[in-house]
Amino acid sequence: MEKQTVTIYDVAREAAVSMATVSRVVNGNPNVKPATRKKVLDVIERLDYRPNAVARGLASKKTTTVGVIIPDVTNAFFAQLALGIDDIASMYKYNIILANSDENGSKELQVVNTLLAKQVDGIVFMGNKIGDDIKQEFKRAQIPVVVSGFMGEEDNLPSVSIDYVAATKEAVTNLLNHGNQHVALVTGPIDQAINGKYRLNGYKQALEAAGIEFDDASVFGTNESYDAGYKLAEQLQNSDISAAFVGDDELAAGLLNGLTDRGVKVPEAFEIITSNDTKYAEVTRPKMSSVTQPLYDIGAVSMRLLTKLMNSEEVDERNIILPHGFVERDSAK
Amino acid sequence: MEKQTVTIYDVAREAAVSMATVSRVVNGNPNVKPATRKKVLDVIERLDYRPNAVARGLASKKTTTVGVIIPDVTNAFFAQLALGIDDIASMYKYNIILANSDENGSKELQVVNTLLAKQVDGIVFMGNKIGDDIKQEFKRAQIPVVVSGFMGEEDNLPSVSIDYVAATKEAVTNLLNHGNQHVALVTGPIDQAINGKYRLNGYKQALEAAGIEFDDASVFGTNESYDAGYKLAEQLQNSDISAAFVGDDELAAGLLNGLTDRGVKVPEAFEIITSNDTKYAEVTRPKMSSVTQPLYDIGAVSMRLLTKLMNSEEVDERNIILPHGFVERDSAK
DNA sequence: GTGAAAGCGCTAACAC
DNA sequence: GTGTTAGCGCTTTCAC
Repeated sequence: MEKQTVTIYDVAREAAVSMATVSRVVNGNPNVKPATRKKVLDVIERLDYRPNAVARGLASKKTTTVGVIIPDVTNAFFAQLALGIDDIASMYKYNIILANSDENGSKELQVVNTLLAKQVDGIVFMGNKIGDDIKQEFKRAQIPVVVSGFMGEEDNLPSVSIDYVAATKEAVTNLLNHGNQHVALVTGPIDQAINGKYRLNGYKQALEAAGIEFDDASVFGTNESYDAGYKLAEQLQNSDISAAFVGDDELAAGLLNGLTDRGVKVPEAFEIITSNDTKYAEVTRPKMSSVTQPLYDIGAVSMRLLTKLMNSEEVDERNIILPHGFVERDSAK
Repeated sequence: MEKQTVTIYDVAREAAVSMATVSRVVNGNPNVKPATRKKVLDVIERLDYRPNAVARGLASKKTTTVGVIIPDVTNAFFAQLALGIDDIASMYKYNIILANSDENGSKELQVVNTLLAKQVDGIVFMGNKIGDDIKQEFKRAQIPVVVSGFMGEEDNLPSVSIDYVAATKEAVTNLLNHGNQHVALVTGPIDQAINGKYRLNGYKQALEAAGIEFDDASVFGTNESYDAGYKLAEQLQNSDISAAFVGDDELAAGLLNGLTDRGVKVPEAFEIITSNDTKYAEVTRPKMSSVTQPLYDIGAVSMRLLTKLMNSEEVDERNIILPHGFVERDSAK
């Protein structure tokens, strides 16, 4: 049994028209007489013809495929972004090549390269510290890239995110207002801009506004996992810190449970505010107060922005900040 | 500034060899004299030539891309599978086109079609009830498909999963042994084979072995969400049911919290065993006892199986069952 | 409104 | 070992 692919040529022959005409009807080009169109459509139906997207991609230099570089699919934060991206992508008839980067520079570079080799029409990038080598590739490839879920850097790739500085400042101020003299900033790796730059900035601004001196020892860069949070509990228990703003929900859940298991009452003896309002914030007991981010929307807007860029449309704002909010629950007073 | 793509032809000219030779060195074909190879490699380096995967795909009829159809990226169960799939895929130099299906038949069909149009070399399918229309497409396309995370059906597509019948039977037996006379089966939609067929079967087998009559009213098919579980709590509280085996961790977390919030003590007054041992099982208080599944491995093995199939290698077992286990935590006695 | 023909960038016989 | 030459299946000028 041979795989007998029906090509555009077969359709043309059967319909007694040229390939060009078939191509026109397949692509919805209006310059076809209705009668001809119908004739072609009938043959397509009869032969069950399906256009080959690869051939089309080669001829047109457009693949209607975009690359999505994600640090970790299993992280609820990124998964939520990915959902928004995917929805809008399919709305605009794009497919997504999903590539896990492990937030690892060399893997990222490799992934970018294979994405470019596959001739994607654009890329949605999740992650900070976009290496120079990667920027180089982006430039060379001349395709649009939008950074999703992270604030744009000075080099100014288009981006969509919330204002992490402001969000952090508000949350920390909140904690400070509850009378906590020592508030920790607990995040993922501090060498990532979102942590070491934006969140740290917001944190410092809050302290300054409250007239409290910044102490390096109150900043904890972790590997952003449940276990890291759980382990951190001991360290915090044995310090004068009585509250923490945490950059990731799993991390916060770990910290919360670690504290609770060690007999530290939350929020009475220790307050926690987390960042992403994913399901984890509702599952823990007490439920966690959290900054809220329109995660799905960030993904969706990122993809929408990318479609405009791919289409060479005007965009008035390349660095989009979506509004954040706050839900008060039971992990803070 | 024009995007000046360097082609294999440019390399050939500069290196004073034929395209064929360039193609050979690019593809690691041994039939090239080392000196020639070096010469070509130098030119490739100098020109910074990058093969165009689309053109290659058209010429070779292989895209080194596989489609992955996933019901919901934001579900920890599927995300974990996806991680295993992606890791093995990149190990074997395949890229992944990730497509969300929402576990919705018509979306699935559409997604399968665009995947096939893109000439993927194979497909990993997550989901039950593979519609006849979809099976039709798979057959027609003549590409390998493996079902991941769900047990193969009689129609017998290759698959990788645990034995859901046995796992369910064990968990329910466990609950029965604790003296519960009325044990509920709480799952996602019952019209999905994994629920209505395998889990239900295991459930019935456990009841039968214990000499307890099956009661339809103890089976709850839900939409498999945290909220669905939370809402179900009321219903269960007002019944004679005192334990539940739950098919999804978020669902179980919802049920657990719903019960707790209504003053029902777990596990004293109500026992819960969940299914996937994702982070949710550890985050809740009490922590949840759970069937354990090697999720990452299921994904990884699925992809590995697919590579063999795509490579027309012999496979001795098309329906692979991976071992499951059980972790005892605090939601069951 | 439609067709002819030249590619798109590469692989894969086949010949030498 | 290396080169020649057809394609792969489609889009896209450019004529008519």
